[in-house]
Amino acid sequence: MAIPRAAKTQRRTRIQEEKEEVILEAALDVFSMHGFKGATIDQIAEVAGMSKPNLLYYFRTKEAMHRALIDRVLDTWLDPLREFDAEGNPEVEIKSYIRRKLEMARDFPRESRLFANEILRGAPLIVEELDDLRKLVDEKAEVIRAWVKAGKIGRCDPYHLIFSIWATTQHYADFDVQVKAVLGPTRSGDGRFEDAARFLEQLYMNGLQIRS
Amino acid sequence: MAIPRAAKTQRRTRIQEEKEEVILEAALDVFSMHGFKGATIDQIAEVAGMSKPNLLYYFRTKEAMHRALIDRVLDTWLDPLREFDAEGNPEVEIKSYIRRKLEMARDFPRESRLFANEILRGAPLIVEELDDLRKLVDEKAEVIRAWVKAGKIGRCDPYHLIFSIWATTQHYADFDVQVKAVLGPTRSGDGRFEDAARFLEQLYMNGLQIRS
DNA sequence: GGATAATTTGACCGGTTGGTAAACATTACA
DNA sequence: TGTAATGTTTACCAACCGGTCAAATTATCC
Repeated sequence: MAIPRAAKTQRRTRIQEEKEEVILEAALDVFSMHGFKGATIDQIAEVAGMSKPNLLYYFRTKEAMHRALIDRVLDTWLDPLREFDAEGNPEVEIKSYIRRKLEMARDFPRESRLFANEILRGAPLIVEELDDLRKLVDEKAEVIRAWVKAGKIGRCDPYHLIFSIWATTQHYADFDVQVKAVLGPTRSGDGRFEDAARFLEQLYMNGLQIRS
Repeated sequence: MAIPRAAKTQRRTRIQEEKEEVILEAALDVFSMHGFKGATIDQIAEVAGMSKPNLLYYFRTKEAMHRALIDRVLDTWLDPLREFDAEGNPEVEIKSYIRRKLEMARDFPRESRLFANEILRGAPLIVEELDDLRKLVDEKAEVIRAWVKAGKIGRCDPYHLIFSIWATTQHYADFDVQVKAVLGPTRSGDGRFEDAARFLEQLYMNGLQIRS
């Protein structure tokens, strides 16, 4: 009897929902740590607590797993930027953007590393998504430019402003080991995110000449 | 006839010097792009223009190549921070630190990515080096703290200041594809490093309340 | 030029890895 | 409850990959 692949069926079973969830969770663990090529299906299977062929019943190839993960992650990854509101005032908007990005670095470091891995590799399979990203950033850059023109913040290049916020916040997820190694066991507890938030808010408020 | 491994001989031949150079150059290409596990000896051999056993004549294992690369890169990678001078004044020191780090991101992006790959993977084989790093950063953090106490720069956490400079500058090497994708082909020429430098200098001068 | 050491390569090996085949087990549903 | 669809596993394969071996080639030095 021909066995219909889970991926092909139109309706998704309860079991499919559950197992795909478990698999993606395990895959996130392994992919974010070892990168695409470094990760093995066996590893993912072990973390997921099921056999390798069983994984391949839900995702036909290793690449399909990776793709599914990337799609899911990218979607939520840009949410903080989407919320960046033109109507709001710069102080609140920028502060809360930094906060949200730092929270994501703290709460979803694996997602951040998965993304970083992908970009490091030259982003072979997210070219279209990068195009969406460009449009979104263009849009938000306009907002920032408007703030500059209105004299609400100092003159600055909006693109490099956004880059710098991405870099400084994601740094705490992607370079976690380095940060911990430098801060030492004493200062690298959960408090380091508070310290980072305080520093960055101050840096950007003064740096962009935003009066609080 | 027992063939002495190149790595074992005390004296290094002219050929050894040359070939090891060619190999490390190729290895940097491949490792920085695909990560340690993603890179294959065959790939490196092809880029280096020699046969796989020939590579393994100079470096006994893939890991030996990687180790040699890391050692070489790490040494020069921290030079800009070492030059950070306590005697100098904050404006000059911080500005030129940013400049140097940006230049390295521009001129040695592969080295930056190699390092990023290593950290992302949990820095399995540079634990000792991370300890040296910590000492160096501790030292420089003292310098910054002294500047703060002397009222030369605004109050701030010196560690997170250093992290933020690392993050913002290395971002242009590690996330190059993303930066290019966002800026588009028009604005992503060589000029983007000048734009970045201008933005960052302004951000840090104002952000740290350094009067120019 | 010849002996010796250094260098290079084609053929090969064992282990790993992505993926498959097919039998077996379980669930959904009439 | 029976049965067809769905889910799971064991055994396996072919390709790949890190590394070895021995033979061939080239450089070095007297």
